[in-house]
Amino acid sequence: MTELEACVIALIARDGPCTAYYVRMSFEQSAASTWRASTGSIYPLIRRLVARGLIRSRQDGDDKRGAKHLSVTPSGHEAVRDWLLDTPDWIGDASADPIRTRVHFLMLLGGDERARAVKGMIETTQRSLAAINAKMQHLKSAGETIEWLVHKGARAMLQARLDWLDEVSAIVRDDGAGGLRRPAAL
Amino acid sequence: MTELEACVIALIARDGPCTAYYVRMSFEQSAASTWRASTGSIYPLIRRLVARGLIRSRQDGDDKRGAKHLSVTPSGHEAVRDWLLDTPDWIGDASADPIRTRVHFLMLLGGDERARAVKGMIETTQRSLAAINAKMQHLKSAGETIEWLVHKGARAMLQARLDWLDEVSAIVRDDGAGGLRRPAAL
DNA sequence: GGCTCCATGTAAGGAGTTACATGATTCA
DNA sequence: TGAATCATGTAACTCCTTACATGGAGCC
Repeated sequence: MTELEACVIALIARDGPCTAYYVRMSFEQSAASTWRASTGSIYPLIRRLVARGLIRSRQDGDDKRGAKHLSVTPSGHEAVRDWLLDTPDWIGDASADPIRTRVHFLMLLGGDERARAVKGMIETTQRSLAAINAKMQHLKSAGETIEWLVHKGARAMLQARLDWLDEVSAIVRDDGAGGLRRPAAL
Repeated sequence: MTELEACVIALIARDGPCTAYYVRMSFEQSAASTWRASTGSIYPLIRRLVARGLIRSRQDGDDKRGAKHLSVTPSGHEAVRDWLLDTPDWIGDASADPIRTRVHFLMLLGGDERARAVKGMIETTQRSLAAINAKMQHLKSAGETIEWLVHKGARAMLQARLDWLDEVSAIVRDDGAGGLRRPAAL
């Protein structure tokens, strides 16, 4: 089971019976999730989950739009439970970070451009931080404790990156005019 | 251009001329990169980059294994420069974190299991942290300043997650025996 | 009547994964 | 001589993305 599949079942279990449209919108609105959950991925995914007996799809007779209400089967509930309780090593690893990736190669730039690049990274991180702060304020006043907590986690990691970027800035500045260094390994 | 493509060109620019095998191994050894860079992805990718004129592939006549040495063309260098200097908003966003994803749904578990799940998350994060610390020690003594710095960034974010998980632990414990709560949105 | 939202889907294409397949070199 | 490492590649499969396509419901 992929992360996205597990996440969809869990969402239906939590907010349950709901439409595929609701699932899609939930992912789109969450600052804490990466998935766009585009129509082209969500509908086939739900079909897969129904085929595997993890969720059920009930057509509402009253709704002429053809809305299908999704709910979780007993096997689905068990799958969610397993997903939450199983903590394989890889989920503990540091997540992929496009900014961290770029820092590997900062030395390919000359001194001025290098400083500009780091400045851009700091600014875009600050913008994300501001956005998440606004969202948290909204979640707090709405009493969405868990969502607020999740966003707090995202914020903590952004803040850690921002602090680290300060150090990056200092270190790559000290390195002088920008010679091309070649470490032995990535 | 995808992140992986840009990253491969940048790696060849930094460490280059080198073989596709070297590129693959570099990704595999780096705790800071997510990509497995499997053979099935790296060789087609390099063919693409050659076709686009971003890298060059020179067969070494002496090597009977057919090793091809890759180097970056002027357009390739420019592409790397653009990639490093352009900082679109999305790179500043909080990265996908499978642990943060799971926290959204902790309330689906009963009190005991919930505590067990959080404990697992904390332990797997601690293991990652220990591994990255060992790696940093090695990088420091090898004088790999930049690699060390990158790993320090990864460590800072892991530490932030660990601190946050303590708070998660306290909050979900206080919530009692495990009623299923239904927030309005993910 | 027209705009926005709710709601479902398909089709083409891109990119990555796993597994398979091959062969040279190096070193114990 | 056998195992590990260097080195390249293909094939089948899975999944996600973008773009397209359709239609009802509610509101001004």
